[in-house]
Parts: sequence; structure tokens; C-alpha cells
Amino acid sequence: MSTVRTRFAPSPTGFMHIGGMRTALFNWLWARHNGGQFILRIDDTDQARNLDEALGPILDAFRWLGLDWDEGPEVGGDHGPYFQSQRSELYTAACEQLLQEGKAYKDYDPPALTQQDREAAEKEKRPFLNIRRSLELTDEERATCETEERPYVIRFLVNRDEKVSIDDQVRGHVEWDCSLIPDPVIMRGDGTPLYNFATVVDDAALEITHVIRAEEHLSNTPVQVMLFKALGYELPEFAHIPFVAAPGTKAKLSKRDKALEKYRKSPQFKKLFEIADDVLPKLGLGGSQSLNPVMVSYYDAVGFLPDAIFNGLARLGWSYDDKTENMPREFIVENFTLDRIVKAAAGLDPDKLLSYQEHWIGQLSLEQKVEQCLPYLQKAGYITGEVDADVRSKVQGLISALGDRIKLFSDILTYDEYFVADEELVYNEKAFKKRIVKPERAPELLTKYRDHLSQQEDFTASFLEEDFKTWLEANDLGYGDIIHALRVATTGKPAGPGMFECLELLGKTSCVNRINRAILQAEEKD
RNA sequence: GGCCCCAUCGUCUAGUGGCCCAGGACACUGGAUUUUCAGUCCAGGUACACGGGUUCAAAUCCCGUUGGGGUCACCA
Repeated sequence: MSTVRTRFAPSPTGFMHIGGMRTALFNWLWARHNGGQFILRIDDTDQARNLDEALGPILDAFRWLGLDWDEGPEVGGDHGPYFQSQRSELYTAACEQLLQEGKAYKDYDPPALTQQDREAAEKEKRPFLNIRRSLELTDEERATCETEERPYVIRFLVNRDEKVSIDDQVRGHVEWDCSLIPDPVIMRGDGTPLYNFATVVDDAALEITHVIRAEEHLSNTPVQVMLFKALGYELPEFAHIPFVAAPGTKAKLSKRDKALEKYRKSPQFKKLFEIADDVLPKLGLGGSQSLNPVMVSYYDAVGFLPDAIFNGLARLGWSYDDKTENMPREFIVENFTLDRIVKAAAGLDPDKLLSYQEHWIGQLSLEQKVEQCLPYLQKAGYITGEVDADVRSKVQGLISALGDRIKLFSDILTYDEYFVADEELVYNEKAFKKRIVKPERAPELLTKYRDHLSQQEDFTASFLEEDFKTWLEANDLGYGDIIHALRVATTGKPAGPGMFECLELLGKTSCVNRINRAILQAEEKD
């Protein structure tokens, strides 16, 4: 019994698709569950111009999510190289073998002619099959082609009398009739292999035992199975998992611009785009145009926890039982099996992702949250210079007061009022009108409380609250008479942590300054 | 259009012939708590696509219909 070996084979495109990440995750999980190996192979037959630039973000995404690979770029391995562009001899050799055994042939038909055949078939409403003219060539004609160096491609010769089938680990028995399958090109004239061929050669050479991939590859499978057999390779197990669909749809989540525009407006997806547009510019990044929720790096940038995405992705098309939702990664590894993969496509659900995030961020200690929030404050310029003990304790106080109001680490950026100078505080217009301009007594009461506040020595939340109560009583007032005006005056916003925690965080000077500003501004508006 | 796949609440799912007039989670609605917001607690609604079989018994098995999706390259 050989050990389980799975692989994920990204093309270096410059970014990691969240749906692709889910496929990678399932491969990783199956390998880890069985104590096997997870391999990263780079499908770069397309010859990416700048490989480092195109591959970097993909590897970063794997590292961020915590998916380590046993063989592949950077780590090497016994079955290398792990870049298809460096494995040409293998493909050439395999192709030569097929050619010699008469299982593949050189097709001298120019592309235009094949295209014509295809169109003719379509017109006559019959399935297209290659006419195989090049197989009919006499020895002489063939010799002429050779000497003239006529361009050709190498096609696999499909046995049209055959049926191929697999017993898919997710889908069960699936069968195809080969009499309907055109002869696939396996090598271009220039000797570069095509995907279906290279994958088979590589999967065999890398001794992959389980090919776990998205179901859109199901239609590639018969060709690959034929190639496996023709080359005398042992067939791996296949598991075609459902693809990740766009929120609220059954259609594959796409990275194309046109689709992205639609997602931006979709009620389910909108929220994530808005987060990007709100947060990213503050960090000096270009909003959802540069980082969008189809990319893994979006979730990193915006302050999701890898554990939350890991959990959410794992639950997309897989479940442990009828009630367990929040699962730590060790638990998932331990319990992940292919037979519990769902067959139907699953839409990515931003709300659910957010709820996993809420759960996992809730598991963090205050110190951990501070650690994760600080970089956001620095990048946004709210904290400049070194993070000394004072700054750290201020941020810690804020985050503690904020409690579970911080869902994404970048949420800390909405509380800029604790970092801007008093004279730069922006008042929420609506709230200012409603709480300070409109209520007749607001300016008067604010003035009165300010005078009271400015005499306080103890500026802790607990003291301020007690003191506030006595002050209210002495003046025959209720909470509602002033507290909203006070909140808007000091923080500029209608909502936030407890009032007295806010006051403590701001400190006496700021509170007094800000109340003064608010009173002045209210008079102007009168 | 051909081939292939899929079909349970709005969404993710549990369910492998009786435990299901269908369970959980998210979202939603109402209420309670609170100085605001967030949260928390309680309550609530909503689903087996349809039609035929098989069976004492079907969300579960079979057939068909409908619907959705994937794929049909010298892309990966």
C-alpha cells in the first residue's frame, strides 16, 4: 500500500483564486489526513514572462492559509523538477513512445482545415471527429511532408470502439463513449506539450495517488484516462469535487472583469467589495479594483483570520456531521474524508465567512488582537514612529473597549477618532444635527457637563460613570438628555463603545477640547 | 446543440428505505437586555423541483420531465 500523494498544480497567474484554494485545501487535507504528501507543481507550459512575480502571490496565499507542501517550488523533492517548463524531456519521451506504438500520430492538417471539418460537423449536427487524413498518407507522401518540414501537431489516436470509465470518489461510476471523442492534440509542432498530456505524464511521474480537482475537469478525464492506459501507467483515484460558485448562484466563481462587475452589485457579495473599497485605500492599496474577494490575498489584506477562511473553505462542499460548524484545523484534518464531499456546487457565502471570522477572532486573546491590529494602524498612518509601551497600551485599551466590535482586524480603522487631533475630528453630519443642533438644551447641557468634567481628577471609566450619575441627579436629568450629545461631541459618531470608556480613552484634555468645538459648531449652525 | 454532472429552507448543509408532517448553522423577522452600536438571550417563519413507478413504508431506490451547471482549443 503506497502512501497517499496529492497535488495542486497552479498556473503562475499572479494571484490565487479562492475557488482554486478550496481545491488545493481538499488535496492538502486528504494528504494530511492520510499522513501522505501534498505536492505543488507549477503548470507553466504557457511560459510566464516573469515567473517570480507570477508565482510569488500564489505561494504567499498557501503560506498565509497554512497549507505547507512536501514537494514543489522552494522545497524541492525527489520527483523534481516541479515546473512543467523544466520537464520537457519527459513529455517528449512519452510522446515518442506513443508515436512508436502507433498510439499517436503526426497530423499535418493545417488548423484551418480542422476548423473547417469542425464547422461542417456542426452544420450537419453530428459530433465532430477528426478525419485523420494524415493516417491515410502513403509512405511517399509522408516522406515528402518530412523533407518539406510541413508543420504538424501530434494527436493521440482515440480508439473509437472503446468506452472509458472511472469510479470517481465523489461522483461514483462515470462512463464515456470514445466514439464521440476527437483525437486530442498532445504536442504542438514546436514540441511543447498540451495540458491534458503533460498532466498525465506528470501525475504518473510524481506518483500521484489521488487526483482531486474541480468538476470542470470531469470532461477532460476520459482523454486523460486513455493516455494513462496508453502509456502503461497505473490509474490514480479521481475525485471531482464541486466547484465554488459565485454567491447566490450556481455558476462557477469567475475572476474575469465582466463577472467581477456583476459580483460588485450582487446583494450577497456587495459587502465584501465595500469593505475593500473602504479599507484598502486607507492602506495605500487600490480598493476592490486591485484586490477583490475572488482572490485569497483580499482576505489577508482586509484582516480575515486564516483559521476562519480555512474553516469556511473546508465547509464549502464538505461537512463533518449535522451540527458541527466551527472546527479547528487539526479537527478537520483528522476527520476529512472524500465520501463526505457534497456533489452539488456550493455558492461562496460572505455572511457565513464573516460568521466564521467572528467565531475565530473571538478565540483570540487581547494581546493577539492588538498584535494583528497594530499593522493596520501603522499602514494607515494613525500611528507613526515606533510602537512604544504607551502606544501599545492605548491601542490595547481601545481594543478592549471595542470588544467584539472588531470583526476584521481592519475594523480598527473605523475608529480613527481615537487617533486624530481634536481639531481634525470629523463630526458625523446627521448625528450632529440630530443630537446637538436640534435638541434645544444640548449646547447648554454640554457646557455644563464640560465645566464639571474639567474639574475631575480621576478620569477612569468607572469613576466617570458613577460621577455622571450623581451629576445627573443633582441636575434633575436623565441619561438620554445628554449622553447622545456627549457621544457625538467627543467621538463625532453616533455609535461606539460605552460612553465612559470612550471618555477615558480620549482623556480629559481631548474631551474638553472636543466638547468646546462641538458647542461652537452648533452655534454656527443655528 | 453534443457529451457529462447536479437538484433538501434565501444560503451552506444533515439525511444512504421506517428514528423525518425533515435536524443544524448563517441570514432574516419579532421580543428581552443595554446610554448608542456591537453582542448576548428567547421566540418565529421558510425546503425534500415535478410526474410516474417499486415497497407495508421513499427526501432516500428506478424511470421520465423540468430546471440549473460544466465542457466541447495547437488555454490551463
